[in-house]
Amino acid sequence: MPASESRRIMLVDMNNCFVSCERLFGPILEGVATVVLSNNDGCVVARSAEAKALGIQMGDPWFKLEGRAKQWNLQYRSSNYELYGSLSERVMTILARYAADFEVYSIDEAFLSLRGTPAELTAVARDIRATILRNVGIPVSIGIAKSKTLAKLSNRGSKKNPALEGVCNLDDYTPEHLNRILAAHPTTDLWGVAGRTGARLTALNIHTALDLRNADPALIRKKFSVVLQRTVYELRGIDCLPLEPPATVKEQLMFSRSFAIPVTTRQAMERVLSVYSQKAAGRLRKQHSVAKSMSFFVSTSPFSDTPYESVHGGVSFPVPTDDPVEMVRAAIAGLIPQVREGAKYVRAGVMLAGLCARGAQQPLEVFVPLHEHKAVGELLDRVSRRHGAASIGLGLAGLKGAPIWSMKRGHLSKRATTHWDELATVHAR
DNA sequence: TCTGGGGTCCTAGGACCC
DNA sequence: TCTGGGGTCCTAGGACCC
Repeated sequence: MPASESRRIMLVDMNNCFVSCERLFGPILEGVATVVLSNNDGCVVARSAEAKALGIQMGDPWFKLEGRAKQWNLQYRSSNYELYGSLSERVMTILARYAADFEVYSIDEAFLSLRGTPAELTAVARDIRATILRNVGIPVSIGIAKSKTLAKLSNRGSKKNPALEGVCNLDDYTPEHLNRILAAHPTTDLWGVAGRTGARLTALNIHTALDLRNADPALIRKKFSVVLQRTVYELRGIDCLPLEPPATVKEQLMFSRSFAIPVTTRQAMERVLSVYSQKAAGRLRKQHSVAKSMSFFVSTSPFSDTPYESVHGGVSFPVPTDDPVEMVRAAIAGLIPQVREGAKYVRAGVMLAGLCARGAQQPLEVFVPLHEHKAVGELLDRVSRRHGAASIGLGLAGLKGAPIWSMKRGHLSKRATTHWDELATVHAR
């Protein structure tokens, strides 16, 4: 075994993920400036290279761009998470073949841990890239380095420098060259360092990734946290962040949405809370968990001229539960009295916390609330699986037809990989 | 008129216990 | 009215990520 063979972290990232997915089934978008919008068609969450070249930023509100879309020949799509999730799974399945030690980090990124010489690892990366492009049709970029933090930075390089053709291996650079690379990045380009930390670092005369790498780890820990101290070590090539095993179940869970139009009455808000609580409870049952506590909020727009208003509430359940009846009741009782009639609420959310496996601790029968026996949740799940999500719901959520405040998705593509009736059609000439 | 949603980790501080 | 120290657990809030 050559002495230069060692373990490296590889970060594989789907390029402009959501746009690439849209292009796969909408070839008309190929080569055209394209953005994908967040829920509610609110703001930009993915941009093609052409859209980036137009100066469109991540998070730009759509209403500010819409007027220029025609002039720019800018195409846009509502987000279609079912499609993206399905394509992501295909990519991850391929990646899993290359490394036993493998972490799906997000819908469009995965870390792999591999051994080999620099040349071998670069060759593997090229093979991964070609295979995913051929078998799924999505372009990916790959960064290789000694730690996750450096692999992230390396991945950035693979995107910024076209000559690298999508693969950047930091082992290909001399220490002097690596220093120049680190010096060229402000600290906020690093994974785990955002604006607030960046500003505090600047005050300590730490401006670039190189400055941070050379900073005293003990001082960084004292002034910031163990998290940033780890970043310092990671920049030095000391791998501090292990690859995480696949997530079993979530530790907390949220359902929250902005409304297409503001909700201004308590009566309408009751229906919102009822629907949202049932959605959250449904997700909880799907992962076979129960929740110890629940919290909820409604809020007005932080961008409006009128003062921002928000109302929060929460309960702890006497016995951890997944019962939608109990949750709907708790949310309505906890929040509706505080809701101000006439205020323009634009958003609401329900959070479930302290999740644990259902049945992990069987409560004494005497403490189980009465309706727990009725298994209402399971019944709701069964009916909606069979007849569609809108077919059943508790109380005010049971009305057929979407309420006017529900989410806006004006430019949704088809769910071409997961629904028979939305398959792509190929026209022969 | 119109600005996303869903997570994780860490820390500080309070409650409570012996 | 005085009155210890150390530990754990929980929660809220901050910061960050995609």
